[in-house]
Amino acid sequence: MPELPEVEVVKRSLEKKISKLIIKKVVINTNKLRYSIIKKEFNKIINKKILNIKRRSKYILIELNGINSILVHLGMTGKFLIRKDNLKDYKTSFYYNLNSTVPKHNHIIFKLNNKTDLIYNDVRKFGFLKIIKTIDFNKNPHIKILGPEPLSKKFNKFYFKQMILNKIRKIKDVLMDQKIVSGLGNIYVNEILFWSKIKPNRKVNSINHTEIKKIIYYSKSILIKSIKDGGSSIKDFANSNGKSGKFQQKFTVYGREGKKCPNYKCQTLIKKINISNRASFYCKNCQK
DNA sequence: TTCTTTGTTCCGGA
DNA sequence: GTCCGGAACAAAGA
Repeated sequence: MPELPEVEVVKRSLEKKISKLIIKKVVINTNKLRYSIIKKEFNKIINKKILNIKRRSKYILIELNGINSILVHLGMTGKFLIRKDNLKDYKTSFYYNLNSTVPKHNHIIFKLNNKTDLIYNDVRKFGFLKIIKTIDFNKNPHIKILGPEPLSKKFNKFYFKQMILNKIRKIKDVLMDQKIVSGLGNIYVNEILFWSKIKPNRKVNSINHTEIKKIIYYSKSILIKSIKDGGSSIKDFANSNGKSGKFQQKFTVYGREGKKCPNYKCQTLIKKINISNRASFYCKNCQK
């Protein structure tokens, strides 16, 4: 599922693939994404040129000329595909690929002026696309509540210490709180806490200065590494199979319940617990 | 049929 | 008033 590194990779891919192109037509196959798709809104962006692509947290802004832009959140399973538009007609809600399987869930199709389609595909339909006024981006209700980007200088040990001062919440909840730091999801928080050697259910008032430094350090380094690894999947994106990058194979604890701790000196099995209705994975020997 | 998945919101209790 | 955490919600596949 797309977390910050994947969203950044998608953003960079879109930048390369669709900048300067013009949206000639929008085909709406379903209006039931996370928020209703309003046809009238999408008619406003016809014949508009794609100027550039921005990312804030896990949100993508496709900036157009004129007053409107497209705000996108990929949810759990949202992805963009790019296809030559000569495969099938648009009366069907899907394309047939070369293997004659039937890819489903191509919900919104932007027909571009270079004979390609930009397709928004989303199995779970938890993502959304919204037409917003470009000038209102920072005032948008989704955007204005976001804390600093984890990769920005604002997210540092002084800031984090301040944010957890006099708090008794669990460290995992705090790192997933988008108002405190924006863009860390369940997978990466599990990874960050493994490398920082901190149990996910530790209360933040027990986190010491050294541990804060580790959290900041690993937050940044893991994200940077993942973006780099994900970058190698840009080719996949261009080929439109929509697969995630190979960084997903490198998780140390996430989804590895019952398997051995990645620390080769440790034989402990990875434990799974629930914190705030989210799966948390950790090594009870390595993480204190 | 039930469970899982994520981000967000709502609400009760402390 | 504020904070915390549990529950609910969206959809679909296993």
